[in-house]
Amino acid sequence: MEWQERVAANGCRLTSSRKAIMEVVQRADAALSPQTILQQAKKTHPKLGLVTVYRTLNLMAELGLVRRVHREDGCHGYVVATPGHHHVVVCRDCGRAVEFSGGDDLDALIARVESSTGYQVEDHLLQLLGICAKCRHT
Amino acid sequence: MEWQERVAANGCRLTSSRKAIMEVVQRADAALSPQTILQQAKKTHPKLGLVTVYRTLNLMAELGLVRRVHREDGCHGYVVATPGHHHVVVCRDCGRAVEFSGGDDLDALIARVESSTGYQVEDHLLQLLGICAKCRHT
DNA sequence: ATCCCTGCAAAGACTTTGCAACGAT
DNA sequence: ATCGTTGCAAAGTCTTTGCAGGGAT
Repeated sequence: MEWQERVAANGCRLTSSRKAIMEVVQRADAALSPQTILQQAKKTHPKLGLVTVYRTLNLMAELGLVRRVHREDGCHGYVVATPGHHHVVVCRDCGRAVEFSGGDDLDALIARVESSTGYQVEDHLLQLLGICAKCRHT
Repeated sequence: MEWQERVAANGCRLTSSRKAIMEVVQRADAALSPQTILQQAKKTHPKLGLVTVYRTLNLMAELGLVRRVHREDGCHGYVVATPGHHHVVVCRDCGRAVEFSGGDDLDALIARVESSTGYQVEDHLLQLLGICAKCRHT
């Protein structure tokens, strides 16, 4: 109920396509591919095209409402962004994703790398892959 | 002088194409794209094709001799793999890459995520982006 | 001589762009 | 009515596959 304000605040319009896409992304707890999002969103908005899914996801990613994650199969996955949490652990079985924060451990690691390599670290790409609790008990 | 043994040990052949490609990857301290590797390797092996570059890099990645890294421009970069070091920090200016080990910090972070999310973490994708010492002083 | 490897061309997967019609404001 | 947005088709990247000839062992 708040992403709509962010979109409007940027001079962008609230269209039914965008609503359908965001509903799917928000309902899912997994990192969905554009293709999957299209299929699900078509149920409520049959005329939707893949192109609009890409354009909407790019827009939402720019606004920080959605996070792009890397998937093993080469395409990207998208999950809603929780403020303050910037990394995800993705289940390789069912695709379910949970966000977590880097915390002190990551800060310490980055500080160590900076002093040992001489690099000034500006950004990081951290993503964990594993099996979620549900899939492990099957 | 040792990757050749690993290749041979796997029943693969030591061809001049592969030598040319590995020479380029080893000489470079940056994460090169397949296209760049092709251009450089063509200097010593003009008949080389992009397809062979991809096939060789995939082979070397499977053998653990080369590491695939993510680049901001969407394509993959390749660097020689240093045993025991599984992550890289890449300079967004010149592409120079340095490997580092996750160490205790990463272990601690993973343990924390496992206990807070219930996931069993099997693999991780960690890559830092920054500016290297040389580029910073320009 | 065997069998892997190479190179070309073609195909495939993911993503972006051009353009006219459409729809939110 | 304006101007962002959509959908289709086409194009653009990056990467893989098919196949016949070539090369390493």
